Amino acid sequence: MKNNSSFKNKLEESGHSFTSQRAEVYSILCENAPAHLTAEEIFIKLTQRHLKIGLSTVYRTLGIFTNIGITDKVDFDDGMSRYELVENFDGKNHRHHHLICLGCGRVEDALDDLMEDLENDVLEKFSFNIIDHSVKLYGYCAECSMKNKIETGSK
Amino acid sequence: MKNNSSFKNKLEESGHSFTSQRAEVYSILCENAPAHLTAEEIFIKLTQRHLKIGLSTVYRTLGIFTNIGITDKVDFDDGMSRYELVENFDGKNHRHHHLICLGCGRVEDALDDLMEDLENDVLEKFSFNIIDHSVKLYGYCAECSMKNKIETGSK
DNA sequence: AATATAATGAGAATGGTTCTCAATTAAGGA
DNA sequence: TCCTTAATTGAGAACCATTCTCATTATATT
Ligand SMILES: [Mn+2]
Ligand SMILES: [Mn+2]
Ligand SMILES: [Zn+2]
Ligand SMILES: [Zn+2]
Repeated sequence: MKNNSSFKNKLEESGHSFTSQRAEVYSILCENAPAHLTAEEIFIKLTQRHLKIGLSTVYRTLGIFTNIGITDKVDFDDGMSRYELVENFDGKNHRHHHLICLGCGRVEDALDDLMEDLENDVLEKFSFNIIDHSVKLYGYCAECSMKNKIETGSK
Repeated sequence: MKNNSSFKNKLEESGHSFTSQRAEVYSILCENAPAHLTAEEIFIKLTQRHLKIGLSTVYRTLGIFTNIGITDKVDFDDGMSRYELVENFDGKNHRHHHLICLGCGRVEDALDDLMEDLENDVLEKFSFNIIDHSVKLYGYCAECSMKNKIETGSK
């Protein structure tokens, strides 16, 4: 549990009660960070811990967490939404990027933004004011790139 | 119909037959470019044109189009996939970005990539070889930014 | 034209997510 | 602490975009 009292505060500030179910879901997220968990995966981890929380409650809780900025909902094109804790680093208000390997399916977080050029360009050309973004980079991780080279016998 | 023969070629090169249904779906996409259409929207436009094409066929066709690089499948978080023609501009092999307005919901295409800094950084730090990306920029369009200013009375 | 292969379409099935509603629990005041 | 009220929970039903099934039809090849 990273910072349970700020978690509780965020709930209460936004007009939600602090319940054992919400605390348990939060604790699963903390223990598994920086994993990207589905509602079902969280539900299973709770069950393994002999905590009887309904799947609807897991979904509802993750919805609330996402609304009040405790979690981010991410989508890696595999048919289900995934959730991860929002990092509360300094002035960071943009979501981090995701490197999605087309070989092994693994997903890595990339914490450097480096979107300034693009954002300035968009503001100039479209007068579009960017609030946040979702950046997914598809390619091959170091390990899969290596395998590809060996298999194709490229120089 | 932008370039019907290259469309036919792409189908045949990839081992698919050229059928009237596929030609019709392609033609709807061309006529509505650069819109981002759902399978259902395409189906409705076909029906309005008195073309009896099954919804399953529309889905299957869009799946094939996306596999062979005729269309891109995009997701604007509204519960359904959308499809748009791939621009066959010169050496462009990365998908374009999307500006999604949180006010009015409109989506604009941003054709400048400007992802070089980020891609170089990712290659250096992770040895991750980027093949393609998906970039969604959320914010307020010129019109909605204006409205927001007036409503909030900000300087 | 005949044959083999692929495509089509109507409807059923799928599956992640949301909804319903009766039972339970939390919150705040007395 | 007890009471009242409003919020939360959970089991299962409902939802709904998409995929699947399979008999029929169209296309490609000989
Ligand atoms: Mn992440
Ligand atoms: Mn687009
Ligand atoms: Zn990999
Ligand atoms: Zn707008």
